[in-house]
Amino acid sequence: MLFSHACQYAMQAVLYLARQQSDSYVSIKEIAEKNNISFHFLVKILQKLTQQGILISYKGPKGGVSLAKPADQITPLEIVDAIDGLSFCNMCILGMPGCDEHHPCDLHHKWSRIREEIYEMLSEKSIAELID
Amino acid sequence: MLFSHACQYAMQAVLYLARQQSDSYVSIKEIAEKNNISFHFLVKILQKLTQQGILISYKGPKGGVSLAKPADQITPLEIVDAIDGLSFCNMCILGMPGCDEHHPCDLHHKWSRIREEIYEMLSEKSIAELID
DNA sequence: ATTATTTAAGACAAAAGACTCTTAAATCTA
DNA sequence: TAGATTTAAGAGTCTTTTGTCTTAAATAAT
Repeated sequence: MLFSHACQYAMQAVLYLARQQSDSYVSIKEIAEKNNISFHFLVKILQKLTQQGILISYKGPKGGVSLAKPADQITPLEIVDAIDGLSFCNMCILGMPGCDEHHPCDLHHKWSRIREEIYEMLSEKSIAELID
Repeated sequence: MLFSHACQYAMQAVLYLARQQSDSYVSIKEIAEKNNISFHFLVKILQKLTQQGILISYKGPKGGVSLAKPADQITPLEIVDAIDGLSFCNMCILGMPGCDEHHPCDLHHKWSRIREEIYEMLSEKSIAELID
């Protein structure tokens, strides 16, 4: 699996938020229920996104979370970075310790190209473009 | 991370075996030391490959493991299948429950193409071709 | 036969990932 | 002000992955 469950949930939540019409806060409970995600687990994940400046949160009744910036200025890459980190960008697919451009493993070049495509998939389109 | 550590170790071990000139058995201890893999852990992993018919093993002094068939008849895909399984081939990258060709998630099509390239990377070249 | 070497098998432990629960703090409504 | 709602924070649990250890079985060499 490329991304952790936490990371997948984070992306689902942000896509859900971006699909909401109004700019008001959406409760994490609603996001969890509509996306079949464990509520308490999602709370922790979205806290990270809030700390990273991707979401803003508000306590109390009518509180919840919302996107910290317009959906056309957020990419999935930011979310992956916030939750899983971007280490997949420079990790050898065979886990070879010294593998790099100068000492490539047997799958290095092929994997490099695929890795770039994954990076592209995560960065070429904003959340706003993805939900169209 | 796309593949588990166990799966990465398995591929490293098979590539190491394929690089050996002679057809005699190579001890798991040697494979572990030369590839910086925990010996006991590697034993368990290679046992699986033996059970799957990818390796053959022999006990006692001068024993060890060797490829069960010529290296040009083994692909990395078989090894991944034996250790991690091939579920990545039909898993939604966002973990969306109902995601498929008819109900695609927002990254589905892009990910489908990348997934096919990963499949190709693992199946187009045999272990023998990879070590050239 | 005895001993050393090597895989087989399974129990065990440590770490990480995936949740769960409780208490506190903020804020709205009445 | 009191009560209800919602996020914040952190401890706790369960499962999977990773790694270790021990004992048994096979086999070669002496």
